[in-house]
This record gives sequence, C-alpha cells and structure tokens, in this order.
Amino acid sequence: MIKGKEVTIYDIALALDISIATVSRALNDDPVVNKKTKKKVFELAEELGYRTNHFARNLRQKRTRIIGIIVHELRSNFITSVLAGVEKITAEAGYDLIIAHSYENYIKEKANAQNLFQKRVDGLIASLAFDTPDLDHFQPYIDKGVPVMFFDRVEQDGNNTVVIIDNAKCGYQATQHLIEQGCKRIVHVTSSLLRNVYSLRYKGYRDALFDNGIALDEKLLIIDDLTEQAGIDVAMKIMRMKPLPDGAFITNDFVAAVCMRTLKEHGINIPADIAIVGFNNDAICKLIEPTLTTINYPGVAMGEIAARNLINHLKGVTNMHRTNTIIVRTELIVRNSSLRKKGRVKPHK
Amino acid sequence: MIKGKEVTIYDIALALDISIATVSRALNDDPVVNKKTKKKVFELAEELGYRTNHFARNLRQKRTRIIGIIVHELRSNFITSVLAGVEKITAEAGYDLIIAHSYENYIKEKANAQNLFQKRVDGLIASLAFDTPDLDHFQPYIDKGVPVMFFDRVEQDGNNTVVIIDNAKCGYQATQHLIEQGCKRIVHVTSSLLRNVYSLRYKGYRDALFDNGIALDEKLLIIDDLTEQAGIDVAMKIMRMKPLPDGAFITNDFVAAVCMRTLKEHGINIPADIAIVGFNNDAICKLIEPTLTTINYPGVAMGEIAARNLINHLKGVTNMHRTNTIIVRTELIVRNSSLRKKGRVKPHK
DNA sequence: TTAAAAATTGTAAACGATTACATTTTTTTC
DNA sequence: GAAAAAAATGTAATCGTTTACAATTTTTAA
Repeated sequence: MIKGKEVTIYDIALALDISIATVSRALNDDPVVNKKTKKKVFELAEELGYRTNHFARNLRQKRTRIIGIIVHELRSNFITSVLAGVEKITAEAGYDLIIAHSYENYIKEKANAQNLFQKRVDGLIASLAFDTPDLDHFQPYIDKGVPVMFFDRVEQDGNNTVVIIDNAKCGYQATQHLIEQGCKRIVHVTSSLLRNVYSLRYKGYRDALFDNGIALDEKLLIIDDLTEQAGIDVAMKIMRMKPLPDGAFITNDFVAAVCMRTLKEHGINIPADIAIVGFNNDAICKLIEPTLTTINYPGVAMGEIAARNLINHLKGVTNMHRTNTIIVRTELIVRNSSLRKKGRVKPHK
Repeated sequence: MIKGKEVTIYDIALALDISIATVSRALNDDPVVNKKTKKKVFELAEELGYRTNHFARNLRQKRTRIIGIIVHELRSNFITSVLAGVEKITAEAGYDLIIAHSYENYIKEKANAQNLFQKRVDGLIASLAFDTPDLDHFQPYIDKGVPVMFFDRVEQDGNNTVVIIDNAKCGYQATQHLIEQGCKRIVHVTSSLLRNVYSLRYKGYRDALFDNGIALDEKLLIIDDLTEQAGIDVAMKIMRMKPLPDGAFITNDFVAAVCMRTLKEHGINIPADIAIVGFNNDAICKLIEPTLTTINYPGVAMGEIAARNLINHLKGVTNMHRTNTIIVRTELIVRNSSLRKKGRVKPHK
C-alpha cells in the first residue's frame, strides 16, 4: 500500500482483467456475480488495501448512512446515557453518528440543524435547548422528507415523533410521595417552564397538591438553571421562607444534591425538617447523605428506542410517522432523603 | 422547494444563464468572481434552497472535513468533558465529528478504527481501551498520512502525538500528601496496569513511598474495574486487611466515593481511620461526606488542545509530528477526606 | 446437437461538484 | 484609439462509484 495513492475499483478491474461493474458488484456481494470472481476480487481488494470511496457511493446513491444528533448539553449523565444507547443501535445498523451540541442555546441549535441538513444526514435525533421557541429550523427536514426524532425535550403540541417520559405523571408521583410522607408546604424547584419537561412536571406537582386538598402557593415555585450556584441559591431561598417548607421536589439530582448540602451546612435536617425528591437517578443519589429519593429515567433505553425507530423508518420496516409518541417507563425510587415514616414505604436499595 | 428534488449548481447556472464554473466559484466566495454575479448567485441559491453536495465536493477534493474520535467509555465525566472540548474546536473550524465508542473493548476499538478509516476521516483522536495491546490497528492511518492524536489513555513508548497529564507526578503528589497527613500504610486502588495512566500513577505512588522511606507492600495494591461493585469490593478488601490501612489513594472518584460510603457503613471514620484521595475531581467530590480530596484533571482543556493541534496540523499551520507530547497541568485539590492535620494544608473550597 | 434459459459480465451514463486552462470582456495606459 | 493588462467567465476533464441495459458465456432441456 503506497502512501497517498488510493486504490479504486479500476485498479482491481485492471489487475483481474474484468470490468469495474463486476468489481463493484462483487464488493457489494451481489448474488449475480460468480463465486470465484467474487473471491478473487475480495482477495485482491484486501491485498491492495482497497477502501470504498463513500463519497462516490453516496453521490450516486443519494444517501449518507449518517444520523445526526443534536443535544442540548453534553456534560450530563442523562444525555451521555442517551448517546450511548443511540450509538449502540446506529453502529449495529452500520450508520455513523455526527454529534452536535447546542449548549442550551437556540442560536447554536439552529446552526447545528442547518449544518447537519447541509451534510445531508439520513435522519436526525434531537433534544431541544432551553430557549428554543419553535421548530421552524427543522422545517427543511420535513420538507425534504428527512425523518426527525425528538427525545426528552420536545415541543409541546408539535405533531412530530417523540420519545419521552410521562413528566406530568412523574411530577405527580414525586409530589404525592412527599405528601404521603406528611409534607404540607412543598417547594418545587425546576427550570424554564417553556420546556415541556419542566412545565409538565410542574403540572403534575399542581395536580397532586390539588387532589390532596393543598392550596397552590406560587411563592413555593423556584426557577433555576442547572448549575451548582443555582443549587446554593435555591437553598438560600428556601431557608428564607417562613414558615420553612417541609418538602422539596427538585427536578434535577445535581441541583438537589447541592441544595441538600447547603441546607445541611445550615443545620437543617433532611428529611426531618425538609423531605427532598430529586429527578434523574444519577449516580450521586446513592452516594450523598441522606441518599436521594428520585425519579428513575432510562437514558440508554430512550436512546435505543429513538435510534431504532429512526432506523427502522429509514429501512422502510415501519413508518415512523404513524407512531406519534413513545412513552418510556419511569419509576419513583424512594431513598432516605424523603423517608420520614419508616416502614410505610420500603426504601430502595 | 420541492420535496425530493435537489437543487444543484446546474439549476442555478441555467436560471442565471451563466456557467456552472462561475456558480461554483461564486458559492465558494472566490474573489475572481464579479461581485454582482456573486450576489445574484447567492440570492438565487438561498431562494431555491440550494445545499452543497458534500459528496461531490469531497469526491473531487479528496478530503472529508470529518474528524473521528474513539473513546473508551461514553458514560464518564472526564470523557464527556473532553468531547465537549473537542466538539467546540472542531465545530468552530468547520469540521464534523464522528464519535465511536469502544466500551473498553479492544475488538470494538479495532473495528471502530477500521470503520473511521474507511470513512476517510481527515484526522483521528483516540483514547485506548483497557485491553488494547498495541497500536497496529492505527497503522493504516500512519501509512496514509492521516494524523492521529491520542489523549489520556496512550501507548507508553509509542512515538505518536499525545495529550496527557503527568500521571506519575499526580500519583506522587497524592501519595506524598497522604504521607504528610501521617499515613504509613497506604492502599493503592487502581485499574489495569497495562494502561499508561494507571501504571504511571502506581509508579508515582511507589516513588513517593520510597522517598519517604516507606517500604512497598504489594498486598496494599488493589486492581479493580471502574464499577460500583468494584467500589464495594475494594472497601471489603480494605477492611479485611490487618492492621487496617490508614490511607488510600484511589485512582477514580466514583470508585472512591462508593468505597468511602461502604467503609462508613461499617463504622470506619474518614479521614481519622483512613484518609482517602481520589482522582478526577468529578462533581461528586464536593457533594459526598467528607468531601473528597482528588486530582483535578482538565477534560475540556485536553479535548480542546487535542482538537486544536490536529486541526492546525491539517491546515498546515503547524506540524503535529514535531510536537510529540503535550502535558496538561493538573492539581491536587485537598478536601476533608484526607485532612487530618488541620491548618497544615488549607482545604480547597 | 441445438435452441432456449440462466448465469455472468460489460458498456456507458449518471451523481454534482472542483479546477486547470482557454477564452472573452472590460479596464488601463500611452 | 489600439495594445496590453486585468477581470470575468466558460469549457471540459475529473473524482470513484452504482446501475440500467446490452452482450456474452454457460447450462439446461428436448
């Protein structure tokens, strides 16, 4: 193999004194080609270090075998799990994965969407940024018939195919659990209510309060971004509330953990003074003290499902547009941060 | 824009009654083209929804503007940080990023290397799996002159370009710190010694012991994989040691955290009974109790450096092969898990 | 042995850009 | 106003495949 000089099907054809058409067919394992010829072609290709020129092929076939994925944040346990799930399925199916990162920024998300469209991905998987107001930037995909699959962070009323969890139910469960543990004044710490995941969890929270005859107090709603500082600020805000709340449903484990640490530093007892429920079931839940009650959220599975549906659609096995919404199972995992009435609910692990 | 029908430079040329060469040049902002013509082309391209066919372009130009990255594990804070750094730089430079995941598996790593080579990435960034015995699978890249940049997990004696931290120094620092805190019997918990990162940290550990006149006891070396179960097993092993060790240098924060939890559950006091130092400075360090002393490890920066060097090399700005090794700064962050002699070392944050 | 059928191979036209080189048009210079 | 220089545009080959259709070779059947 000589550096810089690429081997093409012409070289193979020339060496074997056959046509490039036959070589091409042989390399693609076309049953029409004589087995002996095929064998010779394969062997010579191997020997010469032939590698397919995917540009030539894609140029001709008009498809890329590339799936694009736009994530709102890379440095997140959940997203990484999804990525792992997607990667597994796409790799198995022989697709490549191009990852684009929006950093929770609509402008970047838009640029990424355009870029991947330019690159002609065969399909797109996306989770929206905090401040994404609409789906106009995905319109070119729809116009060209390129399938798009949204996961987790999706548009509320869009008629796209989405893979999500039942956020309202999760919010309800978490809140109901706190109420069952005797909480009456429950803080809800969440992020931008413009995003489905947060607005629906809030809805679940409200519904649970309502069903238990507890009046909604909007002063107990705290909006944060997902940083460490936010966790500290939240704790400060909670401590200034009078009377002190006796429960907190925080829609992110990391923020919950930082918040808990800060509360503890100020002498507040968890769960005795305040019971806390987080969201995500990150690894930290089992490592902090007390261990954190949370909602388990199956990242890898969501990634796998999104990717599998997309690829099946591309292969024509199923039509994605028939399935509008795929809801993935979640569960409340009760640990010590919320467990006041011992024995009534068995703590998890 | 009609679904399924792609606009090409021919369409634009036809509509404006100019040649495709001019259209091509205009779209590439070639200064040779008349400004008015250029404007007309841009406007019509926009209007018709023209998008470059990158296959045609790449076929002609013989490059892909794609960087491949092979990581040993996706679900890791460190790797995600590196990924974020790489993504930032490659995106800025107009390159796409294809991610491949080896799951700490040599076979998969090899397959990924081959696949990305087939896809003709312009450059490769890689971190090796646990059990990768050699770099033979990267030989095709070298033969073809495709630059490869290794980071973190690299081959010991290879003459490739690598971005690493000074693992031996980190190991030395961590151990020295424990010794300064009065530890005499220090356990070293680490992973496969076949990998540079772990063998060098071990070397640093040994050197620090030696320099302080402490005999090396091989019974104090524990090899684990990086799972939760490993953390528990490690704690159990430590507790069975007689006399109980008084210090532990654990080369992974997560394992250290699980181990600490398990030790505490068994009534062992940290740092009084055993002082602990981890590695990575994951978010958990500040959230667990006691807070975990660790080595800070700049993931994002490493990703940025690796990507920047690769891209500068591709652009011909610098020659990567001149720079053999890039060592990134690290620091010991002292927190409560190792702090016995208050006041002697100021705890971090 | 020969015609028909089946298997195999070949020819040549795409696919959509880039670009060396040639040509035409415009501007400058004296 | 003509020659020279500069600017702008065009022509056509090329990149490496795939694939419809045509042509050839081999096998089968009578």
